[in-house]
Amino acid sequence: MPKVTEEHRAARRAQIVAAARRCVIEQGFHKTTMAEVIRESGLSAGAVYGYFKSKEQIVEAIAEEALSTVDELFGKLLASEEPLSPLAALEAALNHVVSIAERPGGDVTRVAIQAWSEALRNPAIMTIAQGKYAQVRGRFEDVARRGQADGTVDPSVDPRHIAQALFGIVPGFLLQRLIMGDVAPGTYTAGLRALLRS
Amino acid sequence: MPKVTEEHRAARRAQIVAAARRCVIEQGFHKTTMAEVIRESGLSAGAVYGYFKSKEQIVEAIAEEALSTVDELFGKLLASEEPLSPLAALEAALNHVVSIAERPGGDVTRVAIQAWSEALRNPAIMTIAQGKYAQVRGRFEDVARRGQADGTVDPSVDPRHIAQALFGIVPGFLLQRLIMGDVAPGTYTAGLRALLRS
Amino acid sequence: MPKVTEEHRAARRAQIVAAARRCVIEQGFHKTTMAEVIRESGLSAGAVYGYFKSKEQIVEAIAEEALSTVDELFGKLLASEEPLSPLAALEAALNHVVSIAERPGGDVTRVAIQAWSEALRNPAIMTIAQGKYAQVRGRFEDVARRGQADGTVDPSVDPRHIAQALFGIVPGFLLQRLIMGDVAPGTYTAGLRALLRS
Amino acid sequence: MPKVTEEHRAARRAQIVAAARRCVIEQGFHKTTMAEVIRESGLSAGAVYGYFKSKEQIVEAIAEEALSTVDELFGKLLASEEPLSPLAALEAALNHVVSIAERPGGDVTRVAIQAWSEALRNPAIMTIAQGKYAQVRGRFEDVARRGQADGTVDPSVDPRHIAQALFGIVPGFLLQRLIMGDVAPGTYTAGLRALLRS
DNA sequence: AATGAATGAGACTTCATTCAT
DNA sequence: TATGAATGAAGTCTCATTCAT
Repeated sequence: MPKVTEEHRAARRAQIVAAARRCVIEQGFHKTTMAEVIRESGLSAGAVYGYFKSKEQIVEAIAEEALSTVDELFGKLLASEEPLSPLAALEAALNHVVSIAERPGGDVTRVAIQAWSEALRNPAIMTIAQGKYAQVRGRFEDVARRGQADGTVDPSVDPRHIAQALFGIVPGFLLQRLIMGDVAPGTYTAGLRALLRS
Repeated sequence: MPKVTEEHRAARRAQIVAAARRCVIEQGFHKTTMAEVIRESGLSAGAVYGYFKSKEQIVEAIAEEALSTVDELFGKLLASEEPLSPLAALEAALNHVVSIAERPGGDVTRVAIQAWSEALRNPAIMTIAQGKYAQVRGRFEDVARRGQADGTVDPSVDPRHIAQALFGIVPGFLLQRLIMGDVAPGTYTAGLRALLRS
Repeated sequence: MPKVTEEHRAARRAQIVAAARRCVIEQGFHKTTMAEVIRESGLSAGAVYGYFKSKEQIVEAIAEEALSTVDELFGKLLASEEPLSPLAALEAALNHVVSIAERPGGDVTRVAIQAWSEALRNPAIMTIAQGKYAQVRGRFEDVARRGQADGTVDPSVDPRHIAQALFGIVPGFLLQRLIMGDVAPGTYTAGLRALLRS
Repeated sequence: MPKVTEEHRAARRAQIVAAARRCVIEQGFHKTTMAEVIRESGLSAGAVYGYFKSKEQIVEAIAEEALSTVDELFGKLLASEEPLSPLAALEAALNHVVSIAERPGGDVTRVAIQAWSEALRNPAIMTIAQGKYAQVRGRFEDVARRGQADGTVDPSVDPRHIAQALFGIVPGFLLQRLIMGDVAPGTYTAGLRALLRS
């Protein structure tokens, strides 16, 4: 008995989150009203509040969803057993950004930016962001360590710092993509590589 | 019409902007209420509205202020006539981020993040961001070109792409500084350099 | 969507309009505050704004209501098939003014005066007034034409001008009733008739 | 010494009233702000408040000015010693309405309408209106009496009622002129006369 | 369980008036 | 006496949330 109900609940939640995501992508967390989410979801106010206790919970769900898109990245990357150079991992990450941005359902990277600023005043989102980003950086650290083992990366540098640098390239790409609209993974990494050729 | 007025007006505006900045750093653009800005500024509601037509104008003023901190960077850098390598310019930029973050009056980098997400739905802020970032990237492009002339940077790569990559490293640093709290300019650029050794 | 809703909505609107009318009769459109209308209506602010988008819409509803009292006049008059002389129609109109002024719910003629002055700067109310008054004058024109056919009215005069004159006697009655407080339909028409006896 | 000052004061008051009248004609008493009156008058806030204690006093001055235009009417009429029939007096009154409406400085009849509705809630304006209108009706009463003496007016009717009727024709003309925009003194009185032919 | 009308605290803004200069 | 920046009470309206049906 609970199985059906359980799926039903999950489907309803997804429906609400999808509606809210569409609103947030266009208007941001704060300009999105519950009335809009309710209308967009096709449910009633009471129903929505049956699945989420408050607007804040919906916001957190959306923020988590957006920040969780990084989870998928290394799932794909580490599936192949080939050796993965740091710059290859980075390029994969940038391609991943473009790929999720172009998914149907709306550009989730716009939500990610919102989550960054929201994290500054919402501890729940801050915690989610820290967890997700610690995890991705951990993956990049693995990649860096492998590169150091291979001899392709300077072994004298703390791999955690290499991971910070690698991970830190992604937000700037994402941001320029949304604000300037003129970046692409291939040329971006090319520009980066040009710097390193000394 | 007295002479006082011009300076006085500027001082009052600064007073209001400073009050609003303090509020926005703590609570974000949307959770900051005019009542708080008014109280924090020490003025009356009417006085504040005498200097800014609406809350939105104050928000824009603060966003512009935060986005304009990039202006100071190359002013300093280009003052010295020494050749400036791209990575040196980048390191200067990261140091600049830390320096403005630690200024009295509050960490303006927290406002910059807000400005990013606000730009997505506020055309005025979008325009400011685009203008400022186009300008900084132009400076980084000059640096890249100089490097190419020096032979320290791969001349076959479009300097605009190099500028994108250079500029794009800064937001990730700023973000990690605020969210993870564990990055520093020196180790960050070290991590980056480590990627290049082959 | 329940059946209740439609009637319920109408009843609520009427409740709000009645509350607002009471306020406007005492204080005028502009001195009436939404807080008073809300309190007087017994509803909450949100409820009131659920039925009317703005104070201006409430004002327009009240103005329309007041200007629409003329609608009832000829409904009654023309029901009877007796020939209706212009002066009889006028006397009926004046009696109608007194009758609506004394209705429970407040003297709507006070609202009508407000509507006149409001029409000068509110195009919506101007349009309503023009429509209503054009209609009443049309009725008076019919009466004038009948009189001309009967031979009781000078046939050489444009019936539209006769209608203007007939209709134009009413505002002055209404105004004197409210400002001077010393007019009555019977003596008023007697005074008028005395002029015409030459 | 006081003479110059006295004239100066009067000139200043006139300047303020003229400015306020322009505003009120366009926007009505309540939508006219003191800031607008101040700007339009070319004086400073402090100066304006040196001549009028409050906005309400300015409103009253303008209302009085508008209601006082009736004073001029019988000044002219009674200057000529010719016998003045009631309908001739009326036609003179309607012409007077048109004449003051077309004066430079703005259509004061628009202010008169405002004064009517304002009188309903402002005792000061009510008193002014009652005084002025009692006076005009007194003049019309004189005319009626003369007519009765001449035998041109039915002597069995109370001349006060004749005066009410005569005076009461003017507001409807003024109103139709402003709202419908299609009346003229000549055709209006023609329409009125047509009613009398039996 | 679902509905959606109702709630009411609180947001932003205006504007008549004052008073230090 | 004149100025006009400053005041702050009060106005209109929104919107997250609840609860009777």
